[in-house]
Amino acid sequence: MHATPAPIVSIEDLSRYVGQVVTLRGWLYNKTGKGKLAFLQVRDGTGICQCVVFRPSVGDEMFAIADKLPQESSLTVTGAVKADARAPGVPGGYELDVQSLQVIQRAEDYPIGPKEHGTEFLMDHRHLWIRSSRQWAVLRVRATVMRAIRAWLDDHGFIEVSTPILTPSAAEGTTNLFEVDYFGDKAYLAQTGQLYNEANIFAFNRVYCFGPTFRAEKSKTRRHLTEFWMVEPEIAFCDLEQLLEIEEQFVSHIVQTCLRENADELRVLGRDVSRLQGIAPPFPRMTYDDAVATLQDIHTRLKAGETVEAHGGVPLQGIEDPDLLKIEWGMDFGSPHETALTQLYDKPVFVVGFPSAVKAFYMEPYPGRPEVCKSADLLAPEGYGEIIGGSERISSGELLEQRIQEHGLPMSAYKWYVELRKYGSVPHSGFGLGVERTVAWICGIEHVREASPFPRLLNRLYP
RNA sequence: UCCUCGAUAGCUCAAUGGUAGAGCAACCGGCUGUUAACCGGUAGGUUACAGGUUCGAGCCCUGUUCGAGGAGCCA
Repeated sequence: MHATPAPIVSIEDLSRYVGQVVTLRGWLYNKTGKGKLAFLQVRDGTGICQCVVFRPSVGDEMFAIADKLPQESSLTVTGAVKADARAPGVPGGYELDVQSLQVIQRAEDYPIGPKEHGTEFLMDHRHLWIRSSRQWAVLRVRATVMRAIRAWLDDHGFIEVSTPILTPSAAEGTTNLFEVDYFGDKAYLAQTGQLYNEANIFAFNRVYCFGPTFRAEKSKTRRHLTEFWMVEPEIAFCDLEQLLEIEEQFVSHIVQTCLRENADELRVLGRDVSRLQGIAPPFPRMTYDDAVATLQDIHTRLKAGETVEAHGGVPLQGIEDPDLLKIEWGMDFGSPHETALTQLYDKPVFVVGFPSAVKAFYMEPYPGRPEVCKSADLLAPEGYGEIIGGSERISSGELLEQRIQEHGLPMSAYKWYVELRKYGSVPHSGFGLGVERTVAWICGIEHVREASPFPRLLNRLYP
């Protein structure tokens, strides 16, 4: 009679198999040992489990194999699941009392050790770095964010309608677009799906597009990628006030879903989840006018050598040079301005009503105050910057044509877009949320490059 | 494009202008509860590249390349 083979299980499910003999398939993440004991940390993609190899239990030969196995070797390991508070791992608390193990491939000279490494080295080895527990955790959170985005929109009457990535020349400056050859013509990688979204709402009402967007900007900061993912909902019969309510519900749902489903990942990242638990509607709203006045006040006080208190009474952080906060009405915010403003609140903050001159041509002006438009940026807390840009769109065909002319844009390229206002125009609004910045904020990581599996940056196209 | 900083062992970093070193990783040995284990040992170098100053340069000077952080840019 043959013994029943041990079931192959995932590390995330180990708690259901305490006392049973199971098989894990995975890779050796790290190991340590003490004489006749070898502690193998095995990861299988769903978690990390400590597998304890005891020489008298497995015999000298198998023990020697386990004891000499290099990091990232692939293996299957069979043993009894034991609950033990000492067991490290993700989720941890359970370990395997090894009865046998089989090496699938010995990995020689794995370059990423359990020590510190520099950014360039890690980015050159991004294809391997994603195996490390912190990167693994971030990308698991990213997957949750993307799932939460779709789930909330799908549950609130939106349908996903894809917009093109290859687009004709449309905007005035093509310097920030990636140009591609399109059978002898020039085409550009999309930096937004919004204009197409506006066509789609007249067919489907609430829509969203969700995919990669491309910006050929020579930005070298912790907040910029040249390829990033953006979700852009667009809503018919919706004004700016209604839009902000949708945005705060949407963002809160994303954050709360991550807290609920990624507690282990956020623990691996050492994230202070108390900074996220209170993320719920309503978010504070601040007009652009007030924001400028606030920034001018902060600038004056910092120049006078005063300490400016941020939320929670702690001093304002990260302002190297107070003069970077200089601003006058009419100027767009730079990142130092956003950094200062967001520290005043413990939630994301809306800045509403930017000058029309610094925003896109299609934003609806305020009645009686045409120099200001119905636009709102949502700035994430803790200095993570703008995660949403949104606005109510111009619904009048005449005004839209006027704006296109004022911006020196080619009317022919926008013929179809203006035509949308001819056949049943309605008030409508929409916004775009950047996935990587949102993930970086939720995870509490320094740089958006870690929020993308294979990030593309100014000087980074490999691997 | 601009500003600041950096490049030394596979990795992370030290080294008054005077013999290039440590920790980790690798390899050998020891240990029955390790958590980035610990202890002992071995091996590991065109100091990014090119030129210059000097009796002598990892160190000082000039240029180049690459990288990091920030600014600008980011309808």
